Amino acid sequence: MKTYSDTTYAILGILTTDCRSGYAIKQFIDQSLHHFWKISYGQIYPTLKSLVEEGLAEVQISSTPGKPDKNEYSLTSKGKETLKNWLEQPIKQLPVERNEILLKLFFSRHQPKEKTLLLLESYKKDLESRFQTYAAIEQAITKYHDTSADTMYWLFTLDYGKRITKAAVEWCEAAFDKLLHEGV
Amino acid sequence: MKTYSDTTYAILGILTTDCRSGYAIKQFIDQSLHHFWKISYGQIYPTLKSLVEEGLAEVQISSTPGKPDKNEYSLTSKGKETLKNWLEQPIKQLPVERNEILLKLFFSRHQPKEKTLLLLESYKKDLESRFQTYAAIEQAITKYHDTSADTMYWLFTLDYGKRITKAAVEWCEAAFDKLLHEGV
DNA sequence: GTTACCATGTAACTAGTTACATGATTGA
DNA sequence: TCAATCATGTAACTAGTTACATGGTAAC
Repeated sequence: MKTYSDTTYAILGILTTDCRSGYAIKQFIDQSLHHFWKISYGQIYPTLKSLVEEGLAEVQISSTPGKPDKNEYSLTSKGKETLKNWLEQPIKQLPVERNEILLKLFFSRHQPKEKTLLLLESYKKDLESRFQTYAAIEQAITKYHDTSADTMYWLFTLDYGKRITKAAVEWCEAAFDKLLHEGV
Repeated sequence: MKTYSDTTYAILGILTTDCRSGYAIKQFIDQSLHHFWKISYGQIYPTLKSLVEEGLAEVQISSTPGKPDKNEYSLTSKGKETLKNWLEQPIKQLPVERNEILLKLFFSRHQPKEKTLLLLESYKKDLESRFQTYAAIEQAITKYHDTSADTMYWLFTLDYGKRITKAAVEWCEAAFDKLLHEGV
């Protein structure tokens, strides 16, 4: 079976919701996948076009009077098949996430400790504010949505974000202390 | 001050060690930065060329009899300055790491729970083997290197990897349980 | 003579962002 | 009339990988 980029599968997945236009897809991503996936218009529109060429989706122009025309996409059975097939495959390999803070830290012997401490502190602040964002979204979901199956999967992704962020904060603190006390 | 890509700074950083050729840089990355940074030859050689053009490094051809010639690069004072300046800047913004497993999970209501459970299990296995790798490297370092300042920074990056991986494993377990018990 | 390692490099390709261009509708 | 929102799209650019091409040396 032919394989596509993960972004293609993401769009395939979104087309199972009632987001059917490029514009709506972008909104969906910005609202719901924002913490682990981003796509720009510059990629969405060309991808939608290629989905049609590949026979994974069909397009239909919908004109609502008083609103701009839009291209509404919907999955073909081949598209649904492709999505399901991708869902059950284990991931190709654990990604090596490029990490800017680790890269800086790795070479930080070339700068005074105080500067490295400031770097860590600033990073920690960013992480903490990210954690708060996740917690707030989680709150909002559990409050306003019922605990349906759909919601559960959504919450999984937020829980992941929270756990990873928390671990990173703890690492920051540990590294900070070590730097302070080591070799003074 | 002009800015460069993180990969450029990575190479700048490596040139402060005694890795001076493209080949040696690749080896260094594969051995020491491997868990949070990867670069291919296809990027190293062009980057080295541009470092020289930008006045950040100088190149010198070294011929050792009985060995192939190599291009040895060394940082100029401008190069050192650029590296130090980058080191002290806080990171631009927390990266949104694209996460394939979360993407799949987000759309997993479209497949039977058993398949999602298998997916999580396979992911967890990968994470656990990664954790072991980190722990082994950590062991090797603390055993054979003294606890000099250089080593400390290296250990920070490994500690980060271990903490994040551990948190991810725990998330896997929690999600697995939730999936099993929720709405049976 | 063949395998492993040392060493450099490019061309084609994939993925993705940013900036730009266009234009309609709605509401203040 | 002006800003916000809805809506689609492309061109230029950046970053990066993969596959290929080349060739020397060392050890078995």
